[in-house]
Amino acid sequence: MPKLGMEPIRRASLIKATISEIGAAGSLEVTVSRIAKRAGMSSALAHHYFGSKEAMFLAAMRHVLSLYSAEVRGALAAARSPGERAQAVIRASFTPTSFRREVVAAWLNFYVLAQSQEQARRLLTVYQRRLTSNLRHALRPLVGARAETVALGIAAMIDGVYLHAALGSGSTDGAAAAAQVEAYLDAELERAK
Amino acid sequence: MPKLGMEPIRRASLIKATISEIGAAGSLEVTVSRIAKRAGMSSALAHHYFGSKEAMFLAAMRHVLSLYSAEVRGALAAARSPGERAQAVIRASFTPTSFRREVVAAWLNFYVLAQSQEQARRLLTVYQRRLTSNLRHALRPLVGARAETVALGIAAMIDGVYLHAALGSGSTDGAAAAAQVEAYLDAELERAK
Amino acid sequence: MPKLGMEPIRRASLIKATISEIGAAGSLEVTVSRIAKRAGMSSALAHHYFGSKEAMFLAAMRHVLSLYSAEVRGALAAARSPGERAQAVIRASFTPTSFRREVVAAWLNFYVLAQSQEQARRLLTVYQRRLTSNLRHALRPLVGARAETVALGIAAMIDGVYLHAALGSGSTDGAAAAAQVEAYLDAELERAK
Amino acid sequence: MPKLGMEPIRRASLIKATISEIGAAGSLEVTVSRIAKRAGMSSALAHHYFGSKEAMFLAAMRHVLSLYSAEVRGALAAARSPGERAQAVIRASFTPTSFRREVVAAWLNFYVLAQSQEQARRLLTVYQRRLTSNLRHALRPLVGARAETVALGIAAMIDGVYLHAALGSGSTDGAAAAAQVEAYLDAELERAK
DNA sequence: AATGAATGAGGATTCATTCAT
DNA sequence: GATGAATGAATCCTCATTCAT
Repeated sequence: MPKLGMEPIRRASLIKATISEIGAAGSLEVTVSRIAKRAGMSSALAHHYFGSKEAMFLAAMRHVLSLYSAEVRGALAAARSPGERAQAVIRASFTPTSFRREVVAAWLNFYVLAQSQEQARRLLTVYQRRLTSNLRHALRPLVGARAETVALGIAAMIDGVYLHAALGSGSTDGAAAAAQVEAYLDAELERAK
Repeated sequence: MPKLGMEPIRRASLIKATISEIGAAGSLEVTVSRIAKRAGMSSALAHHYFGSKEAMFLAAMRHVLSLYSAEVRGALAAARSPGERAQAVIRASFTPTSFRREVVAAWLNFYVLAQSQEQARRLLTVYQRRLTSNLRHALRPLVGARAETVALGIAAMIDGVYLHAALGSGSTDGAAAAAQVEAYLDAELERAK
Repeated sequence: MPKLGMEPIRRASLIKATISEIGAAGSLEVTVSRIAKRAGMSSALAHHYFGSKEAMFLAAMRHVLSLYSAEVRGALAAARSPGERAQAVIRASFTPTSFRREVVAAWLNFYVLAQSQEQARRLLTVYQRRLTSNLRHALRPLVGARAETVALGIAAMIDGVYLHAALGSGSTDGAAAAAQVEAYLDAELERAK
Repeated sequence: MPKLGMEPIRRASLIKATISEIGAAGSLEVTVSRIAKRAGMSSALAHHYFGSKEAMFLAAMRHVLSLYSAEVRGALAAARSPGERAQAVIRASFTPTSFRREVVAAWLNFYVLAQSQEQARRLLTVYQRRLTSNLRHALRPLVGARAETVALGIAAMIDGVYLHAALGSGSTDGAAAAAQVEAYLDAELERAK
């Protein structure tokens, strides 16, 4: 029963299913058929909407990245001081929106995808640049010349915590993860005092 | 021109080729044929020696991990103080042995492999535990109760830097990478003084 | 030129081709590709419909066995006396439906398949039980307590004649084959008189 | 430690191993490597002795067939009357020499081999001819003109019992099997009286 | 819009067989 | 005599993708 305006719904279902499948498989070796089945449609239709498996992966990446960006933007908007801004970026990174087993696994795989897919690499690079930029701006008034180094360090630690979460079999505790990164931030702030 | 005692030679060639091939492809989707060809033999022989592609991947992982372990062990042996020990672990992580484009790419893919391969997960878990343990012991006399948090933070940052290096198109500058992580160590040490 | 509702047609083609191919090769070492080609399709499609070579073999077995069963059922329905019933079972076994070079060869191979395939073994066991049961019921009023032995003997002889037919290079003459088995039946009936 | 005069020992080991492997696998799809390993040598040596897998199969067949022939010859030599001679052939067929699970399974597979291997077919044909001939000669004085039919019937039943034994999961009881076939013989003798 | 039908391309794995030692 | 080394050729099976309906 084909309906009008199904396209956005179908696409969203497919994107969600893509992330779930990648998360479940723990790798990009998921078939279009499985994704389509999870999304409740035929693989032919999935191709109709996205053209290729690659395009589906990219769309899923964009989705994950944009959710994360929105989270960060929201947190930054509520921050009232440089210190809060830095904290906001860190905490937004470990919100259940992104810091969920499934998404973490997908995230890791997107890094892998970026190894061979120029567009994926670009997407990830943009996200990283934005993240570091946000951190740098927040840190400048706090640690001065060390801002660059600290921003890069925090960015690296965030991704490292994701990596470890992907490996860990324990629950992904966002608060603990955030605290872990904030420890670095605190150390630098303390030192700068 | 068959010779005797080829097994260790062939296995070593295959392991090296596996790492190179994964590094070049940026993913685990490399064929046994390609690996074998790069190692100068038929895919049948590769199977003869390893039994399966999976086993080859695992052997390659073990190789990378053991090279890294040796590097760390060596660096620790030369350290004369807790501070030097912590520094040794960090610097050993960014030695050209492990911190080379090819190996970094393989490393990332081993994390992916660990998502679906129990043995790979175990291997990686062991490596992480050892790394954190080394850091904790070195840090305890320096930062006391904060040792656990700082050890985990540094471990995460090390892997995060690897992740970023895997993405980066620039050269993988080990010294800069190590300095990046040492910045966190220094901040904590300063604070603890 | 894809059409709808091809599945039953394709499956039937494949089953037929499987039997032919096994018959022609005289062994189960036939490739899915050859079977598929004979059935006029790609091997991928064959896998699509049956999932595996094993499943195709099993389906072919079921087909042969069910054709045979139908033949026996039909013959039994027309029989008017115990004697005719016993005769019916024997003659139905050598009708061109089953007693054709190709099918005889496949039959033999299904016995081999049953050595390593539990489901195949079950299929064959069921067929044998049914055959013996039919014979026993028909024989009871005729030879009394000897019914069991005679039923088993006739069943064995039927399969033995098949085996010899599989070997023979001569034509498979159903009437002669049936007569051969009926000789035993007659001897027992004569004796029981 | 190569020794002189090893050839016949090696060959015998290989033949025995071939039969065992075929019996264990329930099919001809056994590898030369497995056979060689069971015989305690390398597959290369197996090839050295037999030249090919096919030749090994043939040798195994000849071995089985000649053991059986010897058994029949021995039994016939001890028989004192036509009746005893017919009985001897039947009983010799179900002696543990041939009527063992392993050998029965191999036997069945030799019939399959005969479908595609001219030499195997010839071997089996010769054995059948000899068997029928023995039976015919023994039966002539007992059932006159019916000798041909009865001989063929008994021969078929013998092979049929083997076939059923190959399928059966129960123990292969030689005495019961022989009795089964003798039932037919008895019926014909009774009738001829 | 939606899907069943269909396939080409490819990949892991197995194996009989050969050969140098 | 004996074997480890080595491979070409197969074979099953999977999958992204296309197409007619």
